[in-house]
Amino acid sequence: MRATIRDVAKAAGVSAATVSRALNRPDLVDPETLERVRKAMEEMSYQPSAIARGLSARRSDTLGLIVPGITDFFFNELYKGIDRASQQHGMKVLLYDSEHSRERAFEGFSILSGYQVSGIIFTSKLVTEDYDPILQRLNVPVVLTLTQSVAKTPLTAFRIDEVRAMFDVVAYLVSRGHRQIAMIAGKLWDDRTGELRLEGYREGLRHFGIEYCDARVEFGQYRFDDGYQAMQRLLERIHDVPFTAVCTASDEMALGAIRCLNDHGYRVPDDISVMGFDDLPIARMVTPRLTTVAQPFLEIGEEAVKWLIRAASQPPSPSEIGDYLLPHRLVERESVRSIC
Amino acid sequence: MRATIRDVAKAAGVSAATVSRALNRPDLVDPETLERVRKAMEEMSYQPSAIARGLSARRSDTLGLIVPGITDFFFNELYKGIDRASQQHGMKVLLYDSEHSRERAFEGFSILSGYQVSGIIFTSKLVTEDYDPILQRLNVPVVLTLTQSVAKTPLTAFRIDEVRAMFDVVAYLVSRGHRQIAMIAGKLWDDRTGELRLEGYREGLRHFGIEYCDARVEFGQYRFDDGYQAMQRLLERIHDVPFTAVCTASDEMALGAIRCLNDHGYRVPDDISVMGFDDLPIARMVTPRLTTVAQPFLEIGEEAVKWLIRAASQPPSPSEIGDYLLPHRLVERESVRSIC
DNA sequence: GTCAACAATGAAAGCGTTGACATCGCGAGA
DNA sequence: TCTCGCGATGTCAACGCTTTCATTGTTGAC
Repeated sequence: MRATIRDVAKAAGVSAATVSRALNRPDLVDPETLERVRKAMEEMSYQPSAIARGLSARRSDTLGLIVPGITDFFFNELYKGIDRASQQHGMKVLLYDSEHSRERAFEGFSILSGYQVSGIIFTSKLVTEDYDPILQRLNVPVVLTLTQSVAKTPLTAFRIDEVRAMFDVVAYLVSRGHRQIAMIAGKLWDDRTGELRLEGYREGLRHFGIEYCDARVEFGQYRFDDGYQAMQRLLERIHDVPFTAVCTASDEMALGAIRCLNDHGYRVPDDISVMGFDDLPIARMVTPRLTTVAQPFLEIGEEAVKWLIRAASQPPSPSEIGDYLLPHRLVERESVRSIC
Repeated sequence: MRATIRDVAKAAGVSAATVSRALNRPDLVDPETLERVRKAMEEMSYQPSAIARGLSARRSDTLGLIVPGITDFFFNELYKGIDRASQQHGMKVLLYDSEHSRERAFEGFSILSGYQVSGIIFTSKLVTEDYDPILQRLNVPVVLTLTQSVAKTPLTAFRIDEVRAMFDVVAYLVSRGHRQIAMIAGKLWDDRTGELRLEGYREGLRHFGIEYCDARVEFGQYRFDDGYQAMQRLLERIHDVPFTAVCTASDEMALGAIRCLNDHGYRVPDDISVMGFDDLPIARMVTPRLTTVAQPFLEIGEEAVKWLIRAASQPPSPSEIGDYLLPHRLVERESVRSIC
């Protein structure tokens, strides 16, 4: 059986409380005693029970992370930021995959709170009013990443300015001589991001005096196959509504689109330019390397954790709750060509 | 404040013990009482504290997962299998990223055991004798995935037959008319996989009467850039030691190799064929689609969890501990060409 | 009619920590 | 010399659950 705090206490000739203090508030214990306790812990290879600590202190040094799907390509990047920041604060991360289901997401909140997490990071799915009841009775801080909330409960979110980002994409494309720009937008029933990016696209067109045309827009659910199929639909009417460039709502869809283009004998970027969105690691590994907009996943993850930790120590004032927009960056690579 | 088991008990007019039983052994409580308790739980939106339960019952319905790096591309696939199986058994997963550091891996074991996990899945890194002390004093079952152990402590592992897999690659290449086959092998200080795959390569050559040649082998640490650089070195001496095909130890390196080939004016597969290893999701997204060997990540994850859960309920007999080899599969796509 | 067996429940003792409070010396100020 | 203050430590009651053991009624066999 594992050594408990009392075993250590006995071995060091002190009380359990002192051992506990040696662990958590070493400044409160006599250096000499501290040394003895430390040695005892060492010898018995004592490992405090995080569970017991969690119960007693009503905190678990654990953060909960709810993601819609582990296999979403952006997950790794976001997680890296979260993990890094958590570690710096001595916290662990409990992962919960909602599998793109709203019910499972709800469940995620209660399960995680059952684990006494100090905070919950919710990712990617739009938070709507039906989350309110759960959110309301939750007694841990929640922060959103890569998404936002339209629920009543005030929630803070870390994300990029989606509209602006897509506007920038259009601006970039225009600067490279493109005027006929198609879009493969994102659409998911519980996702707002797609609409926002589409809005940015429309704003971009408008700004440069290009007429918007429904036939140049197709939708997909962010994955490779969606990109492929959307491009196929676009291609079917390319003679009626021609385009020289396509911007997409995700790198993965961009890959699908490129694949489709290749399959139909088009070269990227020679015949048609393609832009990604996200700047996942793969973006630089494929041929042609993807020109895309980089989301600051790492920073978003880190900021989310920091906010949560701050919120756990002192409840944030209403003014601190809200949307924090982090800067995106357009990464120029090879999938877009200049046409003059 | 959250409702506790006692609150529910009071509301339902029973004792806490009965509520606990209603939760864990419903067969032991009168159907009528059960109903009352259930309603009370519902009304108070009671969520049992996993922490308290863990402390009391000395189990936490949590599995620990130690991975060398979140951003390793195979992680998502493996995790999917683990998560799926865990969920079926009502378990959560606590993730620990050892960041490719042996010390952090050690730490991972004790931290996770501090969380009273019911089992630990250790991934990808070779387990050597220096793990023995930690392993020995750990009181939870451990299972290895995508790696194996050379430590004294008997450990079970789920993986593929690496040697055989690479042998199959060579056999496939030979069947497509290739005789001059280079290899970009994997090398990491705490990894055995690389050697095993190299061995399979050599065995394959031998079997088909092809002379092995050191100059046709380069090493990399499995990532994209490693593949790129290794290929560059191979290319430097291609006139002395020509090759028509390259097999690699990871899809990511294959991608890097292809990129390098492209950058030097070679076409894949027209000029040179490239084989990947792993069959990650990206393998089918790139152009050319990667011919590769598929590791059964999902199954490996699932089997590992099942084994752990079995081990937690009853200690496995020595005969059940050992290496379980799951079948790999060669996936034919477009990166290898037949030469006649 | 008696008693054993059994199903349904309650009482209470932990599980391994923490944290509020009490205690004990000891040196300093009066 | 007495007391106050303070640093160092101990005591003990939680924390929210599970689990053992004891206590009820009931039921059925003799």
